[in-house]
Amino acid sequence: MDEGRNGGRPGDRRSAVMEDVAELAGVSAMTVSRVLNSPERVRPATRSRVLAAMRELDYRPNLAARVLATGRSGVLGVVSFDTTLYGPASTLYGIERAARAHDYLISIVSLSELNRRTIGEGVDRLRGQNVDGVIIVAPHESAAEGLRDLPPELPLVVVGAAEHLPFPLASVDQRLGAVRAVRHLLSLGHETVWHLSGPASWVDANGRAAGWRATLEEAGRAAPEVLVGDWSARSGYRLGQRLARDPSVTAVFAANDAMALGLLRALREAGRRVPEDVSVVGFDDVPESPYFSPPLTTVHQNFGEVGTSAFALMLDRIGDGSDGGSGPRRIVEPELVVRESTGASR
Amino acid sequence: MDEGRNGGRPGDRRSAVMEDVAELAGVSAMTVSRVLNSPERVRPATRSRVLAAMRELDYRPNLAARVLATGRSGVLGVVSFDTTLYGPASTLYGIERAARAHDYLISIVSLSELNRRTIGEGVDRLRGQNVDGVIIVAPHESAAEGLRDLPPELPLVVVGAAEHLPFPLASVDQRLGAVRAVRHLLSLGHETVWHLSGPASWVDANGRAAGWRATLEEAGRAAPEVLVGDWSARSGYRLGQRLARDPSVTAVFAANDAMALGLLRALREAGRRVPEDVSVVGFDDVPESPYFSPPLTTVHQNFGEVGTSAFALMLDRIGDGSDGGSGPRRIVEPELVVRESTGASR
DNA sequence: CCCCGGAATGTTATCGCTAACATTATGAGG
DNA sequence: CCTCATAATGTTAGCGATAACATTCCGGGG
Repeated sequence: MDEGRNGGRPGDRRSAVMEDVAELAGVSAMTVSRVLNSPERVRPATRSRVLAAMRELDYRPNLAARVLATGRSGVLGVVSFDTTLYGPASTLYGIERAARAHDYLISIVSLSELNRRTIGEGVDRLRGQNVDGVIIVAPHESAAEGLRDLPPELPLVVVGAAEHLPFPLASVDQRLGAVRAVRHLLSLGHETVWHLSGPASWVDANGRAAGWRATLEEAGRAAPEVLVGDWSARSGYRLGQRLARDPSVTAVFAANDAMALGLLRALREAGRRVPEDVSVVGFDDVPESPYFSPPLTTVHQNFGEVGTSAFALMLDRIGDGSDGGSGPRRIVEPELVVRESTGASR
Repeated sequence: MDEGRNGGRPGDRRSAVMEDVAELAGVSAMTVSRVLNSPERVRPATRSRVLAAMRELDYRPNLAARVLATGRSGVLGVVSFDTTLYGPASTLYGIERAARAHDYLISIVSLSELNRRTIGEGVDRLRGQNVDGVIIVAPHESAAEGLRDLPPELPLVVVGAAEHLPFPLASVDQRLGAVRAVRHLLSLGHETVWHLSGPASWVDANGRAAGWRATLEEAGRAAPEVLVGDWSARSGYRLGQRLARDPSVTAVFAANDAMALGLLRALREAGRRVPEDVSVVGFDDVPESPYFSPPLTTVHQNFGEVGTSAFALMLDRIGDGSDGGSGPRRIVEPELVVRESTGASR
């Protein structure tokens, strides 16, 4: 049955175009086009002749031509910060899956630096490729500037950033995650909780820090000085060495799992046991966190769902042609996952 | 100076096209086209008038039209397996950066399952978008089948798979990495080395297992039964529990860092110290591995370089229009990174 | 048996760009 | 100052699809 991917007469180099199919089926090109775009408008008998011809010639519509004629490409652009990181990579994956289910393709631009210029350039490159819309995975505070001067007619969805700007937004409620983490630690009897934060330039870092601070204040506890890291295990380790020297530290909320890992390492080296001497909570719930030593209590973020939500927002935005109004939001709730790195205060 | 992204008269909805630029600059559309494609063929004075007009109108060429006219899109397709994993994500990142440097864009399809059908579909979707070539990041053995019946005229580059097929190939020498890992363990005085492998359906898993086995044989040691995991820390933990019960086990080579992490956890729980009782080597050198407990000796893979190489191969392939011959190869050497999880045998 | 209205199909123009060929400008040499 | 090769620019004709309008087909009512 399968004639291989190059059906038709053996000699034909150029791949088949609509006209070829039309000729073989004995109809006009327009009818072929209709079979593709509104099949119900062509008589079943004709339709099947056309379909057969398509199969025979292994016809595939030329997208460039369709784009030129219709103005829409079926491609969505994604501008993302460092797709090597667990969060962005997972979000991207979620977007890709959702997109595929709706027959969209994803073109990506990964940025290793986020600012007004790089975001603008990334979007420009994608616009040049006629993407139908752009999803920006831009967890930096500075991303907001880059978003302001983007052309307003371009459908845009933002993931995890620029909460105060009027764009459709999908993200995880960072603040809530932090609140849950800190409440958990307080409920175990800890007097206060230290915080190992991410860089202040990151939206997520600030959300988590804000949740941490608010929860402590609400409970009437003093908030210790924040230690600022850069998300890496290395920075968690460095800062952890400082914490390990201070015997008053009994509970630490690290802004992500990698820093928590570094922290665990530093505590261990200093002879401080977890959770007996110090309790540690992370954030992200990377797949490895149950196997840290000890298994890490952390806040689970469903990145896949964020990706799906972002795509759904984009679909709305493209579909109804509205400008997205004042920015619909889809906020995903994070969950605390309790493992063995947290325990009662001495 | 900056008039914002919507220069020109305020009322003009539709974005500027070549004709508009031509008119403003007082030349023909063709000259504008030439300024874009072969600037040296237009007189400097004219050129700068045209460039000024472009800037003034915020002109950006319509790619679809260019594709339709030239047949090349400046977009490269990447079909990749689960881009959430560290390896594929890093490779993708490397490809993207190399591509951007050469003004190519990347369209991706991530597969959660690799077989003849899914690969074929992924490639078809990309072909439908007129990609100039496809890079397949397909670390499965089964990927080979999927590659066989791809259209021969489509420029194709394979990353880390199908070594026996005649496609341009970029990858890391898995076997060599394993050899270095095992030699290191043997040199520490261990009688033999156990192996925690990845699934047999993965090319990398087999390469590493083969290197492990060959090195043992070369040294005249008996190769213990292989324990097969699935790359996850979870599986490393499960299998590690079995190894931990066997007191004859003093050295283990895990096929990746995640499994090594699970293994470390299992050993610790069983009261076996690392490296005093058991030495462990991983593979990948994920950024967190220096902060495992203890810091992991592992094999570093330069995924970024693999991505760059893959792109370079693609450029050759597209550039000279050849069929890639019998498949040029770019093999990256992995490096052993010695940390604290390995020590002398008792 | 003719006419008519809607369904099915065909024609034409166009999307924005570039290849290929046609034309005009330029300036060195006679 | 004219000639002519060469550089600089312009014109025409698609690339492959779809939108919009034009035509043909068909069966039922008069």
